Parts: sequence; C-alpha cells; structure tokens
Amino acid sequence: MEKRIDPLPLQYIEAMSEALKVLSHPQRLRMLELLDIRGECCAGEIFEALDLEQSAVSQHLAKMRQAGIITCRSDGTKRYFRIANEHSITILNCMRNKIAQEGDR
Amino acid sequence: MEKRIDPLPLQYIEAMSEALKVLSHPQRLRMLELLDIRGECCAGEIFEALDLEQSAVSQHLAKMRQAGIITCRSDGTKRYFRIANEHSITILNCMRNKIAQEGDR
DNA sequence: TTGAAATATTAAAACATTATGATATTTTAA
DNA sequence: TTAAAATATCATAATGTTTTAATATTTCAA
Repeated sequence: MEKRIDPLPLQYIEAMSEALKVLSHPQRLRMLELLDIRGECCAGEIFEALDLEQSAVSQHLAKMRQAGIITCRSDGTKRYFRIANEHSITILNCMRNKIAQEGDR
Repeated sequence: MEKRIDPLPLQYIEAMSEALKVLSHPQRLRMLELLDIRGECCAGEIFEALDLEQSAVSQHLAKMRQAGIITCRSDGTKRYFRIANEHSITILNCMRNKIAQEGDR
C-alpha cells in the first residue's frame, strides 16, 4: 500500500465525515459491537440486550443503514440487521486497539 | 488477531465515540489529511492551504489535540502540529479505502 | 377480518456543536 | 519597551443532533 500524495476531493471528505459521524455515538457503537459479536440481530434483541428505547434503536438503525454501515433483511414482522462490510469492523477494531494501547500506559 | 467476544466497558465506548466525533468533521478531516501529507504544519500553513478561518482552525486543532489525535511543538510564535499516532492514520486510510471501493461500483 | 407483535415514523423539546467576529495572549525583533 | 506576527480564547448566534412520547405501519396468526 503506497502513501497517498493528493488530498481527496471535497465530496469524498464529506462522505467520510458523514460515515464517521454516524459511528461517533455511544449507543450506535454499542449496537455495532453487538452485531459484530452476534453476527445478526433483530431490533428487539438489540434494545433488550442494550437496555435502550425501542424508538431510539429504530432511529439509530435507520441512520446506520442509510450510511451503508449495516444491512437488513425482513422475516415476518421482524427485521434482522448485520454489519454491511469490513470497513465498519476495521474502524471498530482500530478503536479497540487504540483504547487497549491507552490502557497499557 | 482473535475475534473479541466481550463488549467493551461503557467507559471505553464513550472514549471511542468521542474520538470518532472529533474525526467526523470535514474541516478537521482535511486538516488531518494535510498533516498526513506534509508531516508537519504550523497553524498558519493550515488555514492558508485549506482556505479556512484562523479562529476555526485554531479551535479545531485544540479539539484534535485534546482528543490525542495530533501533537504540537512550539517554535517562536509558531506552533507546529503533526499526527500523534498510527490509529488516526489507520482510520483515515480505512475511510479512503471505503470511499475508493464505493467509487468502484 | 381482527388483534397482537414488531418496527418505523413523527414532532417537539432538550441538548450539543459550529461559525463568526472581537479580543487576548505569547513571542520575538527592533 | 514596544510593535508586529502568530496563535488562542471568548461570546453568542446559527445549526444540527438526540431524546422522548405518541402514533402509524406492516405482518402474521387466530
């Protein structure tokens, strides 16, 4: 992997900051972690497991879905969610490492 | 690297989301990119290169410094900034890859 | 077809962040 | 010591986000 020389176009910078903004919320991070651990969850499992409001969870899921961070499939009245791609996990793991490293000092 | 089973303590989740929140701003991302490209910049170089307000740049730099994303050293009346650790760059590169991949489709 | 379960949507208040202009501080050179 | 350059701080108006409670929609089973 080579070092990039040119700055990204502004349009891409905006897209990056949008994605990061979606990740930068404690409840959404917890939801993402849960999806990473369990693989797939329906909305009800999430708000029960994390003790959050149904409405809030639904809104957070919608936001993460719009940002392309998670995907969902329907099964009856339930909707199952999972992490959409490896980038979301990369960031999650990067943060885990960063936190772990800070804990070392 | 093994798959993590347990969720991070809430305190760490908060720290993660704080760090991501700081990164999730277009101007701050552009500043970070510039630092990645140039290695080190003083505040004046930054607001000139990116055509931003002096005051805004100073505030953004302070925020990134508090978050441990960048460091600075003084030289005369100037202050030189650089990226503090590899995690910030990892996230930056992860986002670059994500954006690049989206461009492919 | 109706009721119940699961999820989504909406609207408003509460809260947080950013941009802007003005002013303050720090450092050095004259 | 004073002036100028560089950066930082402050106050606040403008925006944006989150929470909450209430309501709406969708799906299936009885």
